[in-house]
Amino acid sequence: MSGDSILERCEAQGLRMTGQRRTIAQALDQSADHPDVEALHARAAGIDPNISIATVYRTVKLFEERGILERRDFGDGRARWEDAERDHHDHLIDVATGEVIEFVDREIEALQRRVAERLGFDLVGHRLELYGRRLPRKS
Amino acid sequence: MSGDSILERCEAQGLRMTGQRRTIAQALDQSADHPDVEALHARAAGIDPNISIATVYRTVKLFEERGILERRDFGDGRARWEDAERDHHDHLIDVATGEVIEFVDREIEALQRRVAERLGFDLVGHRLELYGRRLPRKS
DNA sequence: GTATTTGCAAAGCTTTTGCAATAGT
DNA sequence: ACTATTGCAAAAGCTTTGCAAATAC
Repeated sequence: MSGDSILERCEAQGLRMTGQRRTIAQALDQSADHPDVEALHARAAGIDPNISIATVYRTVKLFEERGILERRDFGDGRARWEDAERDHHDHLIDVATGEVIEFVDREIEALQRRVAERLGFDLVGHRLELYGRRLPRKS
Repeated sequence: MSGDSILERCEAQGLRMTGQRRTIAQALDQSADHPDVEALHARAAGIDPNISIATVYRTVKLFEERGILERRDFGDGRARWEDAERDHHDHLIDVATGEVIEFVDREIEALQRRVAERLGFDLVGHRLELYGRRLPRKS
């Protein structure tokens, strides 16, 4: 299941596959970043120019409810979307350029779980964003 | 400086202290949580009912620019505000109730810095939120 | 054939802003 | 007195939604 495309996961879930949903799924499958709805609409419109932005909003919401997409929010007032089946990772945002770098750190993940337990909670999710400034490459 | 009230920090910064700003500062000094603008406006209106919500928006923005307040965003589409001079902490959100618990973990903080450095960045800020479900109290 | 989905435009929500009136220093 | 700030209402930016027309199954 993890290697399936978004399109395949839609079909596996028995979603009614309209042309628009196919187009949006395809645009998402071709995306390796974290597009907002406007960017996703632009990419989808590159495949089928007749697609409406309202449909993109409705579709990402549907895909989120079905666990196909995950909503991200980097604090700039609009939601970003990414494939929920991609390996888990956190984000480092370059404050100078807005560039988003993905990373994973098993140690931080484990610590988060321990902190939650210490507070009497079972960890069901987390959000970690680092904001940094690029260091001069030494040498 | 750390022990100063928000009102005192406003004065120390030479801000023009209007009645409204005093009222909002006072409402903030009396708050130990993370109010959104609507809640803050309600608290300020309890002190001076003539205060407008536009002024609250302008004031929290001003206080943020002056380093007096910090903006938080817990993913529900509106900003929350808290005193920037309070000791640094992260947040754990109870997914069942929305309750927000503050915590600090020196080890996680240190690890974040190391992760950023490994990626070639100087860490200038971070956001960590844990989402959890309360465990049954044993016994 | 029927229920779901789409496109459009209107509306919802939080936040910002233009402008004349008000108030701080 | 002079300039910054306020209140109001209008507008902006992202997102949702009512409804008639179109489409998947």
